[in-house]
Amino acid sequence: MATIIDVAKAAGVSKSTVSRVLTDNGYVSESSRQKVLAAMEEIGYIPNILARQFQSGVTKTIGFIAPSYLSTMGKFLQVFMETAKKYGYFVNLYLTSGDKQKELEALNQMKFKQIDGIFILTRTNEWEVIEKFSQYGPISTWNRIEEDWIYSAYFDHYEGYFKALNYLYDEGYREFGHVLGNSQNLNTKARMKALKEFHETKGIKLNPDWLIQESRLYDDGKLIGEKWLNSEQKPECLAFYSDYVAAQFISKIEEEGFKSPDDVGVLGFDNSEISDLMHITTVDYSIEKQAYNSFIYLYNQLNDMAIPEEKLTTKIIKRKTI
Amino acid sequence: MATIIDVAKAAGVSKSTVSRVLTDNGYVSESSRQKVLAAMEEIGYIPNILARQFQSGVTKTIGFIAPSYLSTMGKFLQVFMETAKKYGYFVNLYLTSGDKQKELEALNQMKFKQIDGIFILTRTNEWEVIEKFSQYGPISTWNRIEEDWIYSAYFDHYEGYFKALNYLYDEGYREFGHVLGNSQNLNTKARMKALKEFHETKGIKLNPDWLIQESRLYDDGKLIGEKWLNSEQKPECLAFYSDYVAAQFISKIEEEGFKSPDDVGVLGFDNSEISDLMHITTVDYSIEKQAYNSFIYLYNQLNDMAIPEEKLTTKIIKRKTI
DNA sequence: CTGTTAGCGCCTTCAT
DNA sequence: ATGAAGGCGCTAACAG
Repeated sequence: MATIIDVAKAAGVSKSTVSRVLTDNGYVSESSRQKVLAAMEEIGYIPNILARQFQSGVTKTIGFIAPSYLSTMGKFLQVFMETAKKYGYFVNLYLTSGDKQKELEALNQMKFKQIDGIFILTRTNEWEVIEKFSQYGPISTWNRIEEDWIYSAYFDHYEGYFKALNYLYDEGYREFGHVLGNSQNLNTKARMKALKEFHETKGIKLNPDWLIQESRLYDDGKLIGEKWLNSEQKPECLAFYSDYVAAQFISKIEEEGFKSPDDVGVLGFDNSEISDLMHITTVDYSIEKQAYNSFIYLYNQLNDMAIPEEKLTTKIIKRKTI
Repeated sequence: MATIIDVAKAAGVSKSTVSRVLTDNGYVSESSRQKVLAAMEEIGYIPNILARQFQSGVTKTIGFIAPSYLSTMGKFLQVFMETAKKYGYFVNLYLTSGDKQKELEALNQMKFKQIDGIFILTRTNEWEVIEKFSQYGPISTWNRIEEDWIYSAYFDHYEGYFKALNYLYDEGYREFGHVLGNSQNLNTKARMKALKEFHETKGIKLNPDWLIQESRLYDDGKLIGEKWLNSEQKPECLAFYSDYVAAQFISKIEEEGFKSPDDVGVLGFDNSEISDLMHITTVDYSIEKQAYNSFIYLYNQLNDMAIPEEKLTTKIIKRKTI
């Protein structure tokens, strides 16, 4: 493998000059530059990234932690990776299966300087545990959280959910069921606030039996489907916090011969691929932009930059389950 | 950041001794070892992976190339990554969006020693192009191919497809449609052979109009749905080479009020999550084991090992579309 | 503008 | 069994 020394010899200059043209740093005469460039071309020189990383102490890679490969994640990951590449970063994916230990191992990679920063799609450990790692590099997440040492791609779930419920109201629904995420999650709290105000404003009473706070079980949607099937008082419609859970719900009730929207209206959330495939009416809240922002934040931290973030928006995607 | 020198000082030995206990290589007296271990503990020493990688010229990471997020991929990726971690490897994911240039960039990472080996879920460039990169490290793929410089997680599609078609026959279907993948693909060729023999054996004539060779368009399934909708002579059932394409097909015909299996039987392939969600009858061909094998091959190549691969099996997963 | 030199942290001979 | 020394490829002062 050719090194800068080989290039230097071939070009008849010193290795520092070669390094200078490589990094575009410091003064190099045009003639030297040309000689070096020609020599690199001729020899087929390829810089050793390992040496560079070692020398600079920086890996130019970001860790991306997620519990598993969810369909929701596809779009997010794709944009995140594209943005990263555009700014010269690699992305390391860590699938934790919701295993705290695995998540910790991933976080440890930053301590070991294997990655420069971390993005957490959905955390598994408590924030207090994760916080310890922020001393080793920047962390950002998709969940909105209170802590200020961590960044969150902020989306106003309060406004989004309020809008969504009004849409359901306008479509004629009056008996609502709500399926929310983890109650500790700030997004969940914002949605909770929105739905309470919505029910008050419209003068519709809230059925506590159908105000579901999810844990983060894999097949929550199926469980909710069962609950619905066994329920005496079925709500007219259900608003989910995730397309994926909504899809599982529909899948479950279909097994027993029920259908949406005939038997129950279903509103998803994410506008992920699965919602398209299964014709689920859903809410688009610009996941792409959130992914972009999530990376940009990390990038800004790592490089002392201040690249502006994108403004997020919300949109109802009308399909067949409402 | 503490280095081995700091540890050496604290332990009152030389850095070579520290290195020896670190690598478990060479002779170290038990007393020295204990002193070193204690010193590392006390100082909170963390080995610098970057330095190690640089020194050894090896990154202990494998590139995983895929065109985009596919639901099929979830399970495969998860097992691949778990196996990798078990053997001390990291995995770098590259999503190419079916863009040849992007795939090349990923391949180039191996040239730049950024990764030690590469796995390609589904290639975008021609094999001849990809072949050039095998000089930089081992490559394996999910597609079976003829070239011997590349490994493929082998699954006998001939046998699997034959079995699947017989199942459809036993269920009473007589008019078949076949949706196959890229015709250059050896798996496709194997399936082609199987279906020809099947039709001959059973004395059923093959409708050339419903022998579909796919290119690799994103929404092929929807296109096939349209074709089916506009078709005069609709086949009784359709056997797909992928759950995902089958899902798109069903999604499309449902938009026009048709249903499976009432209007057309649908057999998927992969037993991926989407087939579960949409109740698609499908063929399981142990994707997990293929993922395991794919990594093990790379590992064996990289480390001159001969860890045995897992034997693959096939199974019909009966759900609702047949 | 360019060359010399000194590391970055670790592993690995080579003596002893 | 241990220490000294050299080197992996590159960057970044520091002198000219």
